[in-house]
Amino acid sequence: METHLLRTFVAVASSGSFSAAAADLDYTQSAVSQHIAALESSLGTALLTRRPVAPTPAGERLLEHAGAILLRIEAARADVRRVVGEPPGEIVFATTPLAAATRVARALTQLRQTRPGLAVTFEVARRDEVARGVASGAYHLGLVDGIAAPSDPLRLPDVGLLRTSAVAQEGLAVVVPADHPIAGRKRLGLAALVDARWIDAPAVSAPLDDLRAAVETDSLRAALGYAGADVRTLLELVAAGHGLAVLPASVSVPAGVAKVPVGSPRLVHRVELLHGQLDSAAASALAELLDEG
Amino acid sequence: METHLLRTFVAVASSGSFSAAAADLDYTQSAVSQHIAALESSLGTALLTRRPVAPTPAGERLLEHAGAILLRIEAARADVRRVVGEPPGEIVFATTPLAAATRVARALTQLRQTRPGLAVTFEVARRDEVARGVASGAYHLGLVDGIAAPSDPLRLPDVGLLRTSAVAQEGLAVVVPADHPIAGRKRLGLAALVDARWIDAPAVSAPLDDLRAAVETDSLRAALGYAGADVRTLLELVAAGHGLAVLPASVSVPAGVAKVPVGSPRLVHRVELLHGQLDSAAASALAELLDEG
DNA sequence: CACGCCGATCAGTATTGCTTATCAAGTATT
DNA sequence: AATACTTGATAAGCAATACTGATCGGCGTG
Repeated sequence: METHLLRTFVAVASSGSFSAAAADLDYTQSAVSQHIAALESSLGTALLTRRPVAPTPAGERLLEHAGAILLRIEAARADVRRVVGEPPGEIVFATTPLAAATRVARALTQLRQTRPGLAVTFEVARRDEVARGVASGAYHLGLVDGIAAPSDPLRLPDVGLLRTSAVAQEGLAVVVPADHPIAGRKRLGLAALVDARWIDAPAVSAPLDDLRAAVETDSLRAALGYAGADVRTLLELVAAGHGLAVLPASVSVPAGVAKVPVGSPRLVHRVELLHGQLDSAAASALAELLDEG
Repeated sequence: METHLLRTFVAVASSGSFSAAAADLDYTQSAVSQHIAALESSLGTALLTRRPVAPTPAGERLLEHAGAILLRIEAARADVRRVVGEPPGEIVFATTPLAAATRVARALTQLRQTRPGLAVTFEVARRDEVARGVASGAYHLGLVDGIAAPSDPLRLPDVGLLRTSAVAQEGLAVVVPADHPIAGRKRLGLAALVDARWIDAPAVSAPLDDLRAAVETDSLRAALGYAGADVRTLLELVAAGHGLAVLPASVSVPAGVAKVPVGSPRLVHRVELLHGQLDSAAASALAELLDEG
């Protein structure tokens, strides 16, 4: 299974068309057709149906692996480049929405004082995008947040050989409308809320799936999905009674919303710093500042 | 980076010789030389020193990725085969030493009753070998044991897309010579034993590294390493005063050795069942039996 | 010191991989 | 319903490549 075959396979599968994939990859349609034929004969099975073009069951399985393999190859390239290449003149890093905020701001002002000339840019992206970007060398550093047991690492998409270090950790809180029966409680167990209506906001809060795994029940029902990344919006949805959400305990909530710390299960909201090999003194410096901040 | 280049790169790096790698892979020495040259020019850096042949720093980095990439490709092949191929007439599974024992025996007798004709073989191997074997399709099922926090999965070598399920879980105990000061204690914290002498027996007990991570200290010193897989031998080493070891709480200990349950940190010894796509009814049946047992 | 072993390099050949051209089948248009 | 267009498969030809075999130079070893 040569990598260029895999590459065209994912291109075809994701575009749903041989010709489109050919255009993407700067091949002729004929070449793409031959690539797929080669893959299929090498594996001894059909991977795609034609008209319409869609993965067969075997193709689905391969697809799951193919992306990861290609990503890992990118990561390897990037890793080697880091050992060899010139240290970059600019630092680019990425964070998930909840990981950024004050910590980043503080680190950046410190960095500005110690290294006034340095160019820094940062982007906000989803968790897996941050991990992928750092692995492939697109970002020098990444900051991701998520929910896990106190002494365990976050579960990141399998991306290979990233170094991580915990940067901050705090408890969780359930946010509820101010007039909700549990609004005044000092502390509560998530298990008591399995029958509540939840807002699934994976970009901002904990993905509901993570919570389900932690509570060991299947019964957390999402009443509403929110794909955005803005905490204020989420809190307004909560205030309006669309459902409950879990956030880090330190979020400040507006009037109309109450915050109740989660006592059990023992879970924390953790921010982790991601990097490959650190390539430049500047990147290490920033990493250190983020680590302390 | 084509996969055959990576393949010869790891072959050369692991054999320390271009010619030997060529013989391994059924190439001429010339071809191997050209492969390495191609890789190096594609990455723009030397990957190996010659005479002696050894990885450069960049080569080391690549090597770490290359093995994982090739393994993942094998895993992809195996996964596709499972969707397509004939269900196997024989089941082969692997377990780590501590995962096997009674659970396996019980499941096998049950299986014998329900499916008398079925051929089953199993092997005992190290944790990473089991994981690799299951991923690459060499084994249909795997049983691995290890130490983790109560609700968290074992940390397995990155092998891609294996399904796991917890099969059994129990507390830990420190085994000490019967005349050791703590021998009578009902329960103890590992932190109290950071200065003790330990036996590092990764095949049988928890690898010392895992414990260090859990206790969050660097100070667990190994007085002796034991690479074998036999629990009895390990217990005799303990009895003879060569050091302490951590084992699952249920191990039965001979005279001369005392067993003290570990109270903190909260850790468990867990056995997990590993499989890819289950390919045959027989394999699923065995998986189910192991899962219950 | 000389021999042997190892890796690099060169030239030749066989294979592979890509393109162009053509075809068959399905889809959209009128 | 008939026609034109789009899409993927296939065949033939050509160019790039990947491998082999032979040779050379250098380093370590007896």
